[in-house]
Amino acid sequence: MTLQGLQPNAYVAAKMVAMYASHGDIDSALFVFNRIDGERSSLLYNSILRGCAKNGYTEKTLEMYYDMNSIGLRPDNFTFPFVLKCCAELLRVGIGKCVHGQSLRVGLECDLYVGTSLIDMYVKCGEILEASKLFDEMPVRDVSSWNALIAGYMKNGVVGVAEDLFRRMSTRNIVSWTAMISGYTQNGLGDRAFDLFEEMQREGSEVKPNWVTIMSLLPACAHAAALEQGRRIHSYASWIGLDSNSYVQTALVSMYAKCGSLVDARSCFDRLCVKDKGLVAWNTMITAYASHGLGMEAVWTFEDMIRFRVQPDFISFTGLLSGCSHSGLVDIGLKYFNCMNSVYFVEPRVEHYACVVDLLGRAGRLVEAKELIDRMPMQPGPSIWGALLAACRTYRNLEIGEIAAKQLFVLEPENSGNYVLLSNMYAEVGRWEEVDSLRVILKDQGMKKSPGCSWTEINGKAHLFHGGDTYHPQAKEIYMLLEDLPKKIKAVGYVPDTSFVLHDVSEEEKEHNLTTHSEKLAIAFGLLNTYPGTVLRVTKNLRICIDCHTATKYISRIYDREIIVRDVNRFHHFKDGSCSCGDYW
DNA sequence: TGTTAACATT
Repeated sequence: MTLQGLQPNAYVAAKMVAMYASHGDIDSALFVFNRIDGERSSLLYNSILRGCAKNGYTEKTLEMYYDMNSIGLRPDNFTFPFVLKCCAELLRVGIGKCVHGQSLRVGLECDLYVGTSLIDMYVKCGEILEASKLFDEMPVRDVSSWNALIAGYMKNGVVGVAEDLFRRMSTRNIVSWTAMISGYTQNGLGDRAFDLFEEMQREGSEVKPNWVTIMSLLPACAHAAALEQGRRIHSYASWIGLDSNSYVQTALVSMYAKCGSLVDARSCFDRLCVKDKGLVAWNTMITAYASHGLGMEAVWTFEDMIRFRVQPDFISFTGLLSGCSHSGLVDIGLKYFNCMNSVYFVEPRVEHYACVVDLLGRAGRLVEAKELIDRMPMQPGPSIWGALLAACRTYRNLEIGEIAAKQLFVLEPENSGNYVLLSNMYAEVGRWEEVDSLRVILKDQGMKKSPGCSWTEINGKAHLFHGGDTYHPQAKEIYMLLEDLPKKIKAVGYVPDTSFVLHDVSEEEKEHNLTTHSEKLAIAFGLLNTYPGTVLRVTKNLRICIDCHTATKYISRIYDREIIVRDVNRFHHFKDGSCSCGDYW
């Protein structure tokens, strides 16, 4: 239907605006709205506000709200929730407070919907105290009001108060449970999220988990690298009929990739039908390959995405370029970087420069990397200098390394890792005075290396290890295995690399330090507790150290095991004495 | 003649 020349009467116009707005066709709704002659009712404004607010036209919503006020129309109980939602989305608490004032003037502050929307607005703008005060003063509350406040406390990290509210509420619906579960996940309390999920199912009431509930649990699986747990959630999701939910399937791709199973990630990706394979799904798959060091697969996936006519964004390029850098695909990475703007219309951001610095740095092209930094159109941040410093450490280039380190000391003085790196570099060339002065800085500022820890999941239960700890019930067996290990792997060519140990101790002691690194403890535990041939999956909170990397290659050979280690940056697949990263990470 | 709460990709 063409709208040209149409001069609708008020009633027809209102119908049309409502129809277009409810279908998300805001441009047509606005077109009709703007052509209306004569008076516009609150109803009409409410329809258009609803459409704008629901479809992401947040600024427009506020604009229409001003319009409405300027022509003397009174906003009503339907108006405020739409407007407040937009204030929350834009984090414009100042405007939100004006709207709040307006609602007081028209005597609607006691309205249930307005009150709940106000709570939500304050919560999302970080003013939890204001939200809590409103909640206490509300004459009528419903389950949504409680839910808004609970989510608010969770978002602000006040888990205890959220729990208290949750236990005190008389009726809980699925949103209440999901708010708690996702709150736990967001606050790094994955275990409690799973416990609550189970409790919810035990209650066996009419509360049924939905796709949002599943989406709140999957990041907890991914974070803990809990593959078994993730599979359980996946089959549960299938059971409740979510196989065709593209959001859930995409989140599953990400979860499987982060839990180390690319095969499962890919099969979830392949199950998505063409129309559901949106930007997010493609980005997730590209990033998955990149983090596993499969640079060529990342490139192919990117090319598939282009063939399917999906427009890439800056995340696609972050994935693509980091994939190239993790695999040493220097020329391919540079090719994409150089044409991302001209061919794909994506402006390079600082994270893309960081990838390319990393790309050049890992290939030992340090001078080029430094030149690129000098030519950057934006301020180089810690990610840029950090990539350069790490490359200088690998290629033992003290001259450029000092430049990078000095920048980092200014940009992130609290990050002890930078001092340690530079100190290691000085130590290597015997410049002990500099080593000492850096050590003094570290001590004076009370900085500690964040303690390394690794964990592995056996039969659905996670086992956590810190370097050198003996708390695990099987510690004795683990240490017995590790005691023998150096001999065994030295026989097939292993040479301990102690150059990353900062402490001023004897070589023998350094070697012992190495044998009790957390990742080795976790691997030993895995070897002891799984059948021969089982794939071991270990997650580490820091980067895997070079000696553990070397040792794990030998372990994979002599024990004939595939070992997948997720470190803070990427995945390493060890098999038959070599690693998927090609020693390039 | 319609309104509120929980949500994934770097």
